[in-house]
Amino acid sequence: MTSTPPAPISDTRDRILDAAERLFVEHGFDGTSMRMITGAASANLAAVNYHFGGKDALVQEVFRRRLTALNQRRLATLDRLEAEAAGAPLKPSRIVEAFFGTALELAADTEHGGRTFMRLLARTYNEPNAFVRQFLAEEYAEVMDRFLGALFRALPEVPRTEILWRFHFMTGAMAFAIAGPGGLSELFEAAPDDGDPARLLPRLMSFLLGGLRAPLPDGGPQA
Amino acid sequence: MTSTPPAPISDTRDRILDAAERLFVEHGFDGTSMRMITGAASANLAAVNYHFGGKDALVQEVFRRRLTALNQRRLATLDRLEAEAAGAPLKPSRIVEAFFGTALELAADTEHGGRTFMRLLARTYNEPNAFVRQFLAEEYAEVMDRFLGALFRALPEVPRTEILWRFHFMTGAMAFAIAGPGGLSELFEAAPDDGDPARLLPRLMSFLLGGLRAPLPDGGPQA
DNA sequence: GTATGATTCAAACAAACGTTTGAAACATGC
DNA sequence: GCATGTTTCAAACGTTTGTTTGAATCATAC
Repeated sequence: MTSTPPAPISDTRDRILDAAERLFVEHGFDGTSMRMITGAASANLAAVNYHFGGKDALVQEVFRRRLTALNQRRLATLDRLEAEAAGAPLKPSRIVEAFFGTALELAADTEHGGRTFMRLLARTYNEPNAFVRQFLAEEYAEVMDRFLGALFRALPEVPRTEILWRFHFMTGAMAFAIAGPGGLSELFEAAPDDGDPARLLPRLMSFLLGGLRAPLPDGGPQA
Repeated sequence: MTSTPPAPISDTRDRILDAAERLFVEHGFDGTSMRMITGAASANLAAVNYHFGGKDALVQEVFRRRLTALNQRRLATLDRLEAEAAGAPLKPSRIVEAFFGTALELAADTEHGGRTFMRLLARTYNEPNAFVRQFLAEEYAEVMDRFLGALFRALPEVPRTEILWRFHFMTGAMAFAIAGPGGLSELFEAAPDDGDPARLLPRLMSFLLGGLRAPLPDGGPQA
């Protein structure tokens, strides 16, 4: 690990991934052609098929290279919290922060494309494309289990169904906030510090926790 | 309701709209071809161009025919609330209910395609497609002005920027909840009453209000 | 019945799509 | 020098895309 670049064998691969990431945010998967990607990456049209095997595989790799790291960071944070708690149940706010805060940190990184990727990821949550959803589901499975389990233990008096729903709501709020400027936020008159993802974290966090702690709805027509 | 068909002048138009609506939810705009649409609608391929002028115009019409009605219902509800209040500021919960409750009502209608449409609309909030966003922005402009203005008056002590953000968050939570099953919710182990939009309303509403009422975040690095 | 306008239809259009091909260019080890 | 394996390249592949065309069919009114 002393000298990093013994093997910049071919950066074509990375140029393609970066270009694809950016174009996918702008035009969607189906709206982005291989010619657009290879053109923006200054690569030959056949390069995508050579390096990745095809368009679908490229899409997966665009997610995999960043999503795996993000989810590992989330799990590591949760591990640390649980170790510190030494068996005691965690504070819900800590769990929420570990999950959503980590994502927002990545979204705040404008230097290395983290922001671009998180916008793509947020939009993809609602992507109809079947194989993308399948891939995301697998990629998220372990993280979901861990964090939901932690929330269940942290809020033993709250029905699990309600926790599931509220986690769902929280995810939506975050996704929408991150997809943010460029999304439907054009509807809202631009806030003064609109594009600043740093200020987003405390704002989103207090909203999420407020929602999570809200009184449970009436059972309605009790089943 | 004795005899339904006094004027089926041409139902091809409506069959196309219904088919397009359903297919757009399933495959997205770019992922849905005219041949898929006309095929599902049992219409000729040229019918879309004849009745609407083109694919883009069809997309707009799919939204227009239902979105206009939805937003008028929202405005009417707000009008009624403000008339009843007779000048006094409205309760924030009422405003939120008027906006999001109306949407959820439509999403609960599985008979006339309201649910399908709301899933489409929710997904489209994050649609990259430029002209669709432009169209939505225009369609929402008045409603946004009215509801945000009402919230500003209802919460005069809260900075408008915060209200804007929280409205943003609320919209995301709702959109995600409605796009719901079939979205990334595959990640969550299915809740017992997952697909039931009727129970969604109280759940979402208490979450939204909890988030709206949450204590404001610290000013952070005060600007 | 016949004329008029609206709607449907099969067929074709050029353009763009993802993918494949086989040769050229490159690097690396001997 | 040659040999080997990797990467790039221009060109073409067969499909599918949205749209257009001109004739056929339908409905309605006179």
